[in-house]
Amino acid sequence: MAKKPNGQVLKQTVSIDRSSFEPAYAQLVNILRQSMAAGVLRPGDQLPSEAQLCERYGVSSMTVRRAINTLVDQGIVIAEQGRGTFVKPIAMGEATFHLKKLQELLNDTEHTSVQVLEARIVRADERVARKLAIPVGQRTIYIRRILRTDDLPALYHREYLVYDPTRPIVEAELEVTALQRLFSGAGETILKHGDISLEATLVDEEEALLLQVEQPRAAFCFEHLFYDFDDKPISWGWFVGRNDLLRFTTQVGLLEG
Amino acid sequence: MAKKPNGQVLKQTVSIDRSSFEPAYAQLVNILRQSMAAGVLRPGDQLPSEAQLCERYGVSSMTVRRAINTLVDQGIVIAEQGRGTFVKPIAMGEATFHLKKLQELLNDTEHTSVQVLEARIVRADERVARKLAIPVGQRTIYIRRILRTDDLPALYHREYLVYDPTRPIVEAELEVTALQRLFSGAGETILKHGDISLEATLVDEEEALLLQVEQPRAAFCFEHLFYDFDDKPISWGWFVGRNDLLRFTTQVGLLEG
DNA sequence: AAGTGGTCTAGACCACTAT
DNA sequence: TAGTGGTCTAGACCACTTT
Repeated sequence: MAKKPNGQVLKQTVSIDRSSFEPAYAQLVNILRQSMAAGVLRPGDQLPSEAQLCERYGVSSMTVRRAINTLVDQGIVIAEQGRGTFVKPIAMGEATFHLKKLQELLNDTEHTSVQVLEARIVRADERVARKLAIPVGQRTIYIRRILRTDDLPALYHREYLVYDPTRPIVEAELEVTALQRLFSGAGETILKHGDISLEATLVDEEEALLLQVEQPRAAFCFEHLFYDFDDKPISWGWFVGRNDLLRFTTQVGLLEG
Repeated sequence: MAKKPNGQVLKQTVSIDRSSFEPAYAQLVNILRQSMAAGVLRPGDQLPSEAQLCERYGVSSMTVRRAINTLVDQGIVIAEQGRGTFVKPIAMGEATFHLKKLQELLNDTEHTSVQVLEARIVRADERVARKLAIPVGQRTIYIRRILRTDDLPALYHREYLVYDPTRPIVEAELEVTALQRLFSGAGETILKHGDISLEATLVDEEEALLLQVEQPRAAFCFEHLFYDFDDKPISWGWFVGRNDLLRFTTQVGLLEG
């Protein structure tokens, strides 16, 4: 495509294909994204107004608005009422790291296996009792699991579950698929919400042994606390992951479209 | 509010306030979220159809659709064409960690200060040259910064910038606000996109000294690589953060509304 | 006053799924 | 065939900002 000195000309050569399977609003999103990726629209520049976009691409205002809203949600433009819509500069602070990659690891049953090392009923000590909001000495289910990828131990998981004789979660939680369900959510109707935190820790002796690493060694540690629909904690646990097998990557700004 | 045995009755008692400052679609989002948080709608349940929602709340289909789309974007329901819209079970794999908290730390000028420890022109060694896609021996700007919160060293930053005499980024990058701009994006019009990765590492001797911690010690390490609009790398660097002053937390599932 | 984004309508038509 | 979600229109009205 010829790139004329005037950026407007470039944009006018692109139009919306009404016979495409791609909806009009999605096509408009891509057109605008590509204008930004190509440098036609630079950070700080004002986008054409909604009325201009309506006329130029022959779509209604609602369609334009949906496209603009999508860009706003994606964090690459900012709309200010009464002023206009502007391209945002990239900001490292908007980077997000997704646990989904960990989920994909778990679902790759070809290379990944889960082994339950231990599962028994233990009395809650002070620390467990505080986390699960139960009295000290109350029975809990303690489970230790190890997750291997290609027979290399990658994740070590310990979990305390509130023991409820009326709810037969014991058997379900001992299945090797329980971890997968925790991540993917398939079939879990007991849990309402959860808090998850991520920190960097040193592996202790036990963790070093199980993960087959030498001390001292840094590792990721995810702590999780899940609640039921009465907002009562029912599961507290943490994952320790080898830092060489676990790395989080993300991107900010405009990816190539 | 009286909670009748029939969940439908409960929902009908809530309606949309047309005089409110909150838009109708946002009110509908909250109504549906609260139905799920209260357990009226459980994971796996089907939401009322769009036509039913239109009639029950007296809004048009576009307004209902916007509300449903919002819930889909939030990841708490799933819409399947021809079948219906269903409440999703919570999934740990959908957890996301945001760097925004780090940005807020930087913007809190009351308690946070940035000091440039060193800034000089260095020749690229093999490692730097590979990352920045420049010849070995080419000039780069090397900057070391330390970020303190309440006078405690929290973040140690090292960065290599491609040296370009025609672009006076030198002075700009040496300002104490440069780090803030990197995170918030204010005024940065040179950068198009960036890759960021997060890992857990052990602090080395230099880092331990500057962060005032004892070895061995675990820390977060963010590596960043930013590109300009020609997709050429222009900034490579990494942050090492004290794990006790830096922790990422997030939530999955339904938060209280 | 003019221009901008923000919300909303009352339908229409289409694609898909279930029966 | 009936019911579901998905897209789209051609306006209207409002709130806000700038001139």
